[in-house]
Amino acid sequence: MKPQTIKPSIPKGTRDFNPEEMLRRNYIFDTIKVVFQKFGFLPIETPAMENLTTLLGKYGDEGDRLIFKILNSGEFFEKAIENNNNLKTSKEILPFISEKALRYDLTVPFARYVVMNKNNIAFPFKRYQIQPVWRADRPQKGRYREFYQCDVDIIGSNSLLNELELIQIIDEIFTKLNIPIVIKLNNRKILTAIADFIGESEKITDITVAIDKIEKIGVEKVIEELVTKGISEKAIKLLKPFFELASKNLTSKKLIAELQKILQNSEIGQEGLTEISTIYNYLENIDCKADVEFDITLARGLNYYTGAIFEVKAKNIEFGSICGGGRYDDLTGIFGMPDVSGVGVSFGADRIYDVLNELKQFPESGNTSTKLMFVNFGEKEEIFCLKLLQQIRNAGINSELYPEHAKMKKQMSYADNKKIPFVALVGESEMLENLITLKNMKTGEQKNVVVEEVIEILK
RNA sequence: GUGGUUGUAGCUCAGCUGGUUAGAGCAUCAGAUUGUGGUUCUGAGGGUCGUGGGUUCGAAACCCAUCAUCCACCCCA
Repeated sequence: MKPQTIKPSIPKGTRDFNPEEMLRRNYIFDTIKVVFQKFGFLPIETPAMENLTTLLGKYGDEGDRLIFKILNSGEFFEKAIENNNNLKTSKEILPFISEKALRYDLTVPFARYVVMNKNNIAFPFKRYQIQPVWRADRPQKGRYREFYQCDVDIIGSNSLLNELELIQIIDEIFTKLNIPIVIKLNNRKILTAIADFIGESEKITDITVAIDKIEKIGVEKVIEELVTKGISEKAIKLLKPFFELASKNLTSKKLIAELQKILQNSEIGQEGLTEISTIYNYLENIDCKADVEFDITLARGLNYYTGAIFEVKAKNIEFGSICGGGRYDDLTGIFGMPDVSGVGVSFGADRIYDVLNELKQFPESGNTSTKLMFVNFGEKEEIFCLKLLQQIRNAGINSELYPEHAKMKKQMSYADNKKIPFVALVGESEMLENLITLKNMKTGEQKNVVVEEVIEILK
């Protein structure tokens, strides 16, 4: 019988990363991590899977659909139909066959973590978390089914200084990564006020989702969409002044002033506007390179946001948002810990990678980590090299010895291929004189030196 | 979940309205060059043409199905 072979493949929307890609990814993660720590955030990790009940209902209907469910183990199917033989739809069967799921984001697991560990946490709690999340979405440009989020959140503090700090973190990270960005800022309270103002409080989600598209599809199409969602004509009429304000390109200050007039009778609206202007007042006292733009069309779909919302877009490039977040006043409430407010943002590492790639903004170096390779001339020589190699490694220089006594050409090609900048040749003559022939692979020049000099040159 | 695109060598692709042995570049390996890579020259290996069925004397090409892919919508990092 023929041994059966399977065509190797990986699931849709997932990727392998080769060493070159990993070095670049780590450059992103390291940059982000360093800034997080600089602002006093501490790392945590949570499991890849959560109880399904922890996740369901937190991301809206669409979100629920996109959660990867994990099948129960054992005879789950028999058990499920034993007691309920009238189960028909997958939605009905779901709770009987699945009770775990892959995490959809890092914020909800974080809320769960906070509640479970509330007695051991000193509030306000500043944590960061860099882990993959999974979404059963159709993959396309900039969209994967498995991708890394880098979350920073501060929970247990209502202060708007936290919002400011997040803006500073965003600014610093993208400055370090050399990506010009614009930070868009809005407040859910303002959106709520607008929905109230036009008399369609119930439809706030539909309204925000539609408004969010204004830049993409234009006012006309947005109105069309609102009509199909059942928003009254009267309401749409009332909504128009807001569209006009949005498309006028006013400065953030002016826009706040205009909205304060229109929404003067809305308590929640005034609250939101005060929050925005407080953040802008803070911003005047710090140095911020990114543009921070107040944009009333910014909505964000996740329905747990209650205050400030953020979104970051790279300039000069058509791409989805590379960072987003906001304030949530009651995410912990559902786990039995009410009235704890948190605010945070999430950096999409994979999208940042794609942006850096398209902008050709990855730093040159860091293609390889090896700085020096010893050519292997044979048994006697490789033993002789071991001591030198250890000495050089102990000096903190990444180095390796070619593990086979292969042809010179092969070994040199290996070094060249791996972009190793220096090669050490230690053969019979070098051994006699206790010298190393150090070759610079870029210039091709080579000289005879002692170990100490090698260390000095490569340091 | 809806609509469209593309599947040919490890990679990027060519292959005319169906015609005999399916090509190129890059990569790989070997040699020119036994202690010198990246340049050059010579040669070699590598393909069930995504899969299954159909039309035909004849299919990589046409038809149907299926799977995969990428893109757009929805939504989002």
